[in-house]
Amino acid sequence: MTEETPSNFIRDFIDEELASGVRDTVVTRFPPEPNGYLHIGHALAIQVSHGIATDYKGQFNLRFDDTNPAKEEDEYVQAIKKDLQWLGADWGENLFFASDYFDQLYDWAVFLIKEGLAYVDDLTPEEMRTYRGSLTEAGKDSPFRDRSVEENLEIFQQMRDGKFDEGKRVLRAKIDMAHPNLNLRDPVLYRILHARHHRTGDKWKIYPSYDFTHGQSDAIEGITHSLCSLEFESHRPLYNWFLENLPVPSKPRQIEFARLNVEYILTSKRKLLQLVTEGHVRGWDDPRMPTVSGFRRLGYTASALNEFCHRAGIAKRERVNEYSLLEYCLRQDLEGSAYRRMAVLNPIKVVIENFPEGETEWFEGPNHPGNPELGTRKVALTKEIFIEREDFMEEPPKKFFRLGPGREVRLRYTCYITCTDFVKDDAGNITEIRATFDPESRGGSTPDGRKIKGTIHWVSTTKNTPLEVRVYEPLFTKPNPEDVQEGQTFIDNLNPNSETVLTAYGETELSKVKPGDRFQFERKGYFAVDPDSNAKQIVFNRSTGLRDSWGKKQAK
RNA sequence: GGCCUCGUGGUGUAAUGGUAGCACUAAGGUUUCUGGUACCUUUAGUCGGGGUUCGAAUCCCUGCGGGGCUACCA
Repeated sequence: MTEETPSNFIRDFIDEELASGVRDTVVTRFPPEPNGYLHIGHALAIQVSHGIATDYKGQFNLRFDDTNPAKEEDEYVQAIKKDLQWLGADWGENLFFASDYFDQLYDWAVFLIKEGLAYVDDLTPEEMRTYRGSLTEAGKDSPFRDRSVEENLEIFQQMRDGKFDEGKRVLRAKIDMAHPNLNLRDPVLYRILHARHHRTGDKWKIYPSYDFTHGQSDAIEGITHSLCSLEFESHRPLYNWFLENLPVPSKPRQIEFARLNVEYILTSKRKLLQLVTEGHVRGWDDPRMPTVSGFRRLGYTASALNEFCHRAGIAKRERVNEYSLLEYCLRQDLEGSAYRRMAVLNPIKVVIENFPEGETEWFEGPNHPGNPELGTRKVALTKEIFIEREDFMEEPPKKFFRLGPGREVRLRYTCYITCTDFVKDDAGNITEIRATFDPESRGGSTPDGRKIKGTIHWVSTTKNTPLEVRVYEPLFTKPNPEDVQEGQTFIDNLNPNSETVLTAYGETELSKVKPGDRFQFERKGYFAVDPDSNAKQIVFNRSTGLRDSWGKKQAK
């Protein structure tokens, strides 16, 4: 589906470098911090970096940016690897951790100290903030800025040895406290952290900052193009400063592009974590979560997600994609392959008066209307069946092609029935519909060739598979979940109806499914079997509805 | 008040000084044992103002608008 690759500014840049001989290979990387699950924005970043490496016959590395032990866990490492594999981004042998480079990074910090380009600062975080100045005012030098190389070396060694409490001292680069780019106002290189690291354990008492780690890690791995999001644009001068002032083995180039935003979707790891810890969702892989694992559980295919990223493309400006594109990509992918099944989600009983009591007649329906090679399955018709409540109206309007008093419809794959009567309870709710079927119409058509406008799906009340169906709507009520009034947070925009659990009935064939299986429930949408399913209860998630031009017309 | 960066139909994205194209969405139609799919049609765009040029979405100036930057997070 992703046949042609449109040009973009990153590929153009690479083409130029390759053409001019500045480089002759392409090596990219995806550098997640293992502090949460991957979301759809990461899926784009992965596709861009992995796709470029593949197209230029280069190399793609997976590198965990694990420089902050306070937030990182192995659970996340495992989940991230699984998601990358599922998305089809193969890193082969090239799995790395920034923590693999801690020794090298430390040596380079010492190198900078010896060059007079780094110093230990005793300022408190609050003092540092004050000294840094503001967006419009220059900062001023720390009183510790001119420590001797020997003193710096000695204290830095003591920091490493764990002689100080957390937060007492930092190592800073000596650049320019008046620089208009605040990132160059003597950024922090190392801070004291007495946390246990998920890989290096208690070996280190000091940890390098992102800025001091990223570019050098890229250089160590021979990354040629370090692709990242726009927010790092103002870090690029610092990224380059380290590459210029350190004896690094290669000179990677950082290129930024805009992150992927989608209506009704939040992609802040911090906020996603909050949704999980506060119990607003079933977990990181809740079908409503914008995580890769959430989409997977909802029933999205990797190719649908990749196609979405491909169509969203990349740009240098912030943009918000419409949710409908996401749904389109899924339907597009599933339409040709998903087996068709019938399930009634909101049942009402129909009694077929002239159908023999206690008997079952089996009819055959194709698994896919456009592809006979996918075979057929049998569906059971009995005297009593369920149809959707919304497929019957007591007083139907003109263009209503479904069931109503005296009206005739086709039961999918089976026969025609005509409504003869209906029963109401004391409250006025319709509880039962009565109908007769035309024996001549078996197989779905009659000798007289009369046209039937409406075909509805149905399920036997006795020969069926009970289902729990979870119908999902967007997690938030607003296209921009962060659009809140004073004093509110994104939590206030949570959609109270984002999950509706239904007791439904599916055709008998659905008794054999396993988690991950996907089907189209005819006229209702695409559904996937949830991992919560067990021998007693089959659970389906609605991945997306079908396009519904009738429903849309009704809404007007 | 500073620095960086970006403005193309409703949305997303192409056009690299030479016919503003594609997709999604929306509206309408044809086909149909899914009000689905498929197919067809329509609406709709270069942020404003100057300039350079035979010719500007593209280059220059200026205005306006959006985003980012003031963590011992990444």
